[in-house]
Amino acid sequence: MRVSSLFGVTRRTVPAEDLVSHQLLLRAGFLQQLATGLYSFLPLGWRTEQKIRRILREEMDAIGGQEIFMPVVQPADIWQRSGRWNSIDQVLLRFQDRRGRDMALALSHEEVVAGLTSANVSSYRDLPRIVYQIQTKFRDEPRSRGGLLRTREFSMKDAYSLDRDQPGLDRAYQAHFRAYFKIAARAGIPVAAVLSDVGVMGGHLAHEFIYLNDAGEDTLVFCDSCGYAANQEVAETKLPDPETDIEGELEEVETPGATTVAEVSAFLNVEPSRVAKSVAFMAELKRGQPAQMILAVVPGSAEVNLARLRSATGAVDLRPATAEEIDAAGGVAGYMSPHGLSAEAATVVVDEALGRRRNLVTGANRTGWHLRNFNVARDCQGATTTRLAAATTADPCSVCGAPLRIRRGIEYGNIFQLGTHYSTSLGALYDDESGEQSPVVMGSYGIGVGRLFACIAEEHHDERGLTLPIAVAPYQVALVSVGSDEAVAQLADSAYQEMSDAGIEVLFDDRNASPGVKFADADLRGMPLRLTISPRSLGAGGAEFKRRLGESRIVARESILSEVRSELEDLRRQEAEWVRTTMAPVEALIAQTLPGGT
RNA sequence: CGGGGCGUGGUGCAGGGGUAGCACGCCACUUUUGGGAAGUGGAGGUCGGCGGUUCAAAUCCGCCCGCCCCGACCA
Repeated sequence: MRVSSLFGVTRRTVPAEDLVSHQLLLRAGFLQQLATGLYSFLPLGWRTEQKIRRILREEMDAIGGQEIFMPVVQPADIWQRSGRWNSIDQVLLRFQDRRGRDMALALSHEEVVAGLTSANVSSYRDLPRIVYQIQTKFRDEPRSRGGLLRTREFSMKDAYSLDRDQPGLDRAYQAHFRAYFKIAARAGIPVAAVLSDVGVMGGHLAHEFIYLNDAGEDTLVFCDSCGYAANQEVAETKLPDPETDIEGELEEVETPGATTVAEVSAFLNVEPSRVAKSVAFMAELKRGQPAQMILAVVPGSAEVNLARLRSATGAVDLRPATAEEIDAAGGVAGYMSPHGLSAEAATVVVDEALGRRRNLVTGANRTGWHLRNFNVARDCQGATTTRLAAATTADPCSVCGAPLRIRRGIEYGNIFQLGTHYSTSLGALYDDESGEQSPVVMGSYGIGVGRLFACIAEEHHDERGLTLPIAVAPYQVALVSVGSDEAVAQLADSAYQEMSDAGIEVLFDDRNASPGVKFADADLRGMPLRLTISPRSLGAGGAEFKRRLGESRIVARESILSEVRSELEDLRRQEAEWVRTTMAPVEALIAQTLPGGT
């Protein structure tokens, strides 16, 4: 491709976006925004997207996946049969067709796969199978952000495994686990797998694949000692040993002006973890019912884990209570506690760690006062006690007791052991050897293609632009001609022809522009190898070779093609070596963390 | 949905009751060509929308819409 014919311009000015990698994708002419969470891919961006898709296809094919293609627009009845029509809120975009029939834009494809399975699988001989597609998903997110990190319309590689039993599902799950590491490695991003929430649709095992990056939306918990890794939403921590101190008498103590845990613990000289912090939420326990107050009580050193609170209470909608609502329930903001609240006013849920401790400090529900010697079992009867606090670095690992580490990350993929929910509700049954019918055991495995794209850009850029791996760069070579010298133009043209004929992907900057502009654009677009042909390079004997991340050297004009080939080969070898290194520990990780043996 | 910020040529911004401006980009010609060249000439905007105040609104007021960030949410 000649730059003089390329659709899509580069921009010198920096867009008003927060994420640097996204600024670069916009500036380099890879992407253009249509509206919040909706992006067009321009030719360069689309070429990279296609290369990512090729990696996805190769790795899915390698584990026996068969590519299919399912509709985005789907009738409501399959969603009603699976139960998701009612259990999913506005994220599922619904509309009616001209006949007034309820329809939805698919946010994933379990229902359709179950239906396909029902029609195409009838015997254990038809199992196992893996099908996958790369398809548009639409999720009407309350808030898109970070460019391609969270969009409303996006491409997903979604795969579905079909097995007769749990051991079969375990095998498929392992295969995807391995493939997801390989995909990230080939795309050039380091990745970690963490345990994740199985979601409201059941299933019993799920992992997220995380690119560690502070721009990420997810909070992850790691134990460096034993390798435990989990999303903070589900991270287990070791509970303190039950204390056996004598329960002191509950007493009010004056704490003027001390409304935060830090102030109270300093004023009364107690550890923040011994302050029972009460956080008031308003929850809809059933859709459409009036919200009622839930008081979550956690150690002052921790935050409430909303996922846990939601599952502990069954709340479908959860939001912080307003000052008026706290007031109406008889609480006093800043001095809030379960003490003195009626059972009707609020449902109280207490973190289990607090239940094991004795003689805590908590609010007195009276301005300027707190309570000493608060004991959950004695002073908070009727409360539910469960794990409620989000893991912190102060908590010991639940497995080995070592300190935990907390990092931010971007989830580019997740895998779920679904079980038989969808196959049962949509009639995907098979006959076993004895003719007995059972539901097909399903797994579901997703990778956000655009999100993977964003991770790649986030990992591979510098102050001048993108620095893309050869595996995903839109072109392999940026060819730059300098000046209007006839000999330069001739050699550049013939080199372009020769490389193109040899199947090498070249972006030839043939514009009548100054060298600075061409070099800056080449750097911005991030091609791994740059070839410059100029009066100076001709004087030195040929063309200048420069890797995007490397030094330049002169190559004789006769050997341009062979040198390009060997440079590209070397770059591929480096990336392959990186993939090998990255994959080396994965088998041990699978053996250690996944069910089903190897 | 709550909080904050912002909507003015293609891009990035300034202006803030009376002639709509700057930089980059774009077009033409000339001179240039190793890190975002120079000169000359030119094109391009109903100032997000609707309504109001006013002799007069990009500017003041009201409502709405859109975009970004934080939070909520995130199968």
